[in-house]
Order: sequence, then C-alpha cells, then structure tokens
Amino acid sequence: MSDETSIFWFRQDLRLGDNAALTAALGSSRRVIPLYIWSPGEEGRWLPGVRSRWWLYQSLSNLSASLEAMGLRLIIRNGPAAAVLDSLVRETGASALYLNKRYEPAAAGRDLELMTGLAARGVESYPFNDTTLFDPEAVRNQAGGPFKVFTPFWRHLLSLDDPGWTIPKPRRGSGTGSWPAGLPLSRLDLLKDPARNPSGGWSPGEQGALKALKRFLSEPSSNYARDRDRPDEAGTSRLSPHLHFGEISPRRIWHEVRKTEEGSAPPGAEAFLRQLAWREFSYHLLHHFPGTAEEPWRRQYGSFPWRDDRDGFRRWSEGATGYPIVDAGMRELLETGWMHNRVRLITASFLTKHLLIHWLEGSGWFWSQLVDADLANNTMGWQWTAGCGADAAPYFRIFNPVQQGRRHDPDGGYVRRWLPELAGLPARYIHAPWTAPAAVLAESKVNLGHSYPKPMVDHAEARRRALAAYRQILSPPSSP
DNA sequence: TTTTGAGTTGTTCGA
DNA sequence: GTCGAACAACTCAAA
Repeated sequence: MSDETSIFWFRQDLRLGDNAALTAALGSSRRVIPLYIWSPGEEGRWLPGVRSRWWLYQSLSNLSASLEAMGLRLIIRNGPAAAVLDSLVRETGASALYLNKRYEPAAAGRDLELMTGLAARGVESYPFNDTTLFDPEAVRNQAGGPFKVFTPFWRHLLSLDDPGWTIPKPRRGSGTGSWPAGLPLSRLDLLKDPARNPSGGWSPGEQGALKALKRFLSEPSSNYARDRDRPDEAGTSRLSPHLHFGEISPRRIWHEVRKTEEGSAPPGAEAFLRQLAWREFSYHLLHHFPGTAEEPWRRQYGSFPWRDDRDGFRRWSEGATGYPIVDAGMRELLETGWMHNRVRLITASFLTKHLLIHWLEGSGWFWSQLVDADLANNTMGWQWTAGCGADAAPYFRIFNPVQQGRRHDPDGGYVRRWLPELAGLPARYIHAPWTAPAAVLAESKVNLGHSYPKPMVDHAEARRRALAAYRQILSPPSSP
C-alpha cells in the first residue's frame, strides 16, 4: 500500500459493497477521498428529471451516512467535473483517480478528455468496469463485432465465465483527520418540487436495494415468468432505480439469482436473468452505437413520416387518450414516477403507432418523469417499440390496447387503481368503456366525453394508418 | 465464402 | 372458442 492520496469519484455506483473501483482504491492507497460531483450540464440534453433528482438526493444522503460510519467523508462539489477534479488534486496532492466507467456517450467522452488532462498533470486514472456484467468491449461475436440481436447475445453471455463474484464491502477508513471542503447536499437543488416526489414506498440507497432484492427472491409463491406481465400484481422486481444509481451491482443480482436457482430453482429465475441481460444489451448497444439516444439505429427511419401533433402528445402524456390501459399507465407515471414494464410497451406503442408521434418525444417524456430514467434502457426500449432499434419488433406488431388490457389486467384492477373515474365499470367493459350500454355507463357514473374521454383515435383506423406509414419507408416507391 | 436457421413482449382473419 | 397462416423482408450469427 502506498502513501499516496487517491480520489474515488462516485457517479452511478452509489454503494460500498461490490464496488470494483472503490475496493481497488481503498486497497491501494493510504488516504482515499470519496467525491461526488454535481455537473448535470455535462450530460448533453439528458438532464435528470424531478424524480431522478429526488432519488439521487436520498441515495447520496444514505451513502454519505454509510461512509461516515466507516470513517470516510463524502465530499460533494458542483461545477464542471474537470475543474472540480483539478482543484481537488491541487488541494490534496492526490496522485490517482479511481472511477467506474460510464457508457452514456456524453459522460464517456467527458471522462476520456478529463483523464487525459489529469495524466498530463501526473495524475493516474484507474477506470473499472462495474456498471455492466461484462465490459462491452470484451463481448463480441465471432466476426469481432458487437451483437445486434438479443438471443445470440444472451446465449453468448451464458457461455462466458460468470462475472467475478461479489467484492466484499470495504471496512476500513482512511484515518486522516482533515477533509477538503465540500457542499452540504441541500445546496445541490435536488428537491425542487416536493409535490412531485415519487410515491410508492421506495427506499433509495444500498440497504434499500439489498432489501428489495431479498424480498423479490424470497416471494414464496412468485413466478416471475408468469407474473411479470401483470401490472395489477406486484410481480416485478422493482429494482430498476436501484440499478440505475448503482446501489446494487448487476453482478450481485446475477449471482444471488443463480445461487437461488441451484438451490430450489424458483420458476422464472432464468426469465429474470434474461431481463438483466436486456439491460446489459442496452448498455452495450449504447456504447457501440453512441448516436442512438438521438438518432434511429436503422437509418431509413430518418425519413419516417412522424406527425407533429402537440395536442395528441399532451393527451397521451396526461393520460387522456380514452384507452384505459394507456391512460392508467400514464397516470401511474405522472403520480409515482414509475410504470410497469408491460404498460411501458403499451403506452409507447400507442404514441408511436396509433398517434405516429416521434419516439424521441416519448423517450424525452419518460426521461423527465421516471424515477429510474436510464439512458441505455430508455433508448433501447423506445427504439425497439418504434421499430427502428436493434432487433426491433416487426413493424406490423401493433398493440391493440383493448386486447392488451384484457390479457394483462383481466379484472381491471390496474385501471381502477389509476383511473378512479372508471372504478364503477364492470370488468367486461373496463378496457373499452365506449362499448358499454348507456344504462351500465349511467349506473357506473361514467359520462363518456366528460368524466372520461372517448377514444381519441379509432384502433382499426390508426392501425391501418400506421401500417401504411411503415410500408412507405420500408419499400420506397420505385421511381417511374 | 456461402448457406442456413432464426429472430422478447402481436394482431387479424378465415376456417 | 381454437387454430394456423399471413403480415415482409432483412440481417444477423454461426456452421
């Protein structure tokens, strides 16, 4: 162990356990300065939204307390990362920077530049792969390129050695008395609008993340493969925000699930790992195709005839389309900052296919509202739904919002929860109120067009319009 | 190099 | 109600 001072830069790895770069820093230097930098302007147009900031505040507060307990202090600063690091190096004489790599293009580019600058001043940087199970550069097909189809990617992951097992939580503090100056967390302006705090019983932070995983794995009657598509039941892991902020590592989840799998083989363990692999796939894609957060992955979609429809977008975002399963999802998002995965698909499909509104408007809205907003996942999901992404759904797969509602929310419990104005409707009509007889509507206190809107588009008509639009770019008319 | 099999999450239609 | 086919063609990944 050297006498040198190192800086450990926390970013999307707000945890002490199984943290590759943090463990390396504590193992190699006598004095480690834990740092967090608030510099949202360096992330391009993807500034954290109100829910994301709320979570960040809670998570940093939690992390700070955990660090104190082991004799370390989290130094919080704001401003351009390069400038913050420069001055901290000057103040402390640090000679090394430890960090876990980020894969969002803006952040990755910024990091590279900043590490080069530090190297010129004699400060060595040690970037680790920690956010993903495997380093995207190391996962390649036989031709040496990145995978562009999920299933071969998944099979390849299963053929690899397991990612190194959990790195133990460091126990030791630095033992130095004086710490460089930092800002109190409250100065970061993360809690702007308390009225919009996410609800839903979240526990941000490392302990909360571990508890959530434990709960998920111990559900006695759980069958993830079956229940994950039921928004009316709590069948999903709800680990997404914890994963986004790195309060738990995908490595740890991978191992915990496999461990359980070997023991009692809960139904659905493999299905869950597949979802984790989708997250992995998203990160690898964003790394290899850095333009895809803004541009369609399939080039020909650049000329897709998206409609400019401000009013349509507003109705979608507010949950007033007249299709209950869509509106329930959008209200859940608005009220809690989270939406069930299946409903994300249905609402995204509705925006891009029924309304023909650009997927970027949708991804931007989700980004601004989600507590788990994650550039890799959000980008991949929207491009996949819109048909322009890697391994996307065929364009003729257009969700029928009524059928999807009936299949995945058969009793209407999900709709009733988020659309109380429809709560009185019998299950038979809950996903298509306009088909209910007048007497049923009256008895249920539903006044279509007033207490709840009529469908803003006719499904069959919208479907034909979408198919025509997609056909247009896939087989351009030959010139005469 | 060429060939071959395959591809998260669907819907509709007609028998 | 249930079933299979059509919806399109393309590109990927591996043999």
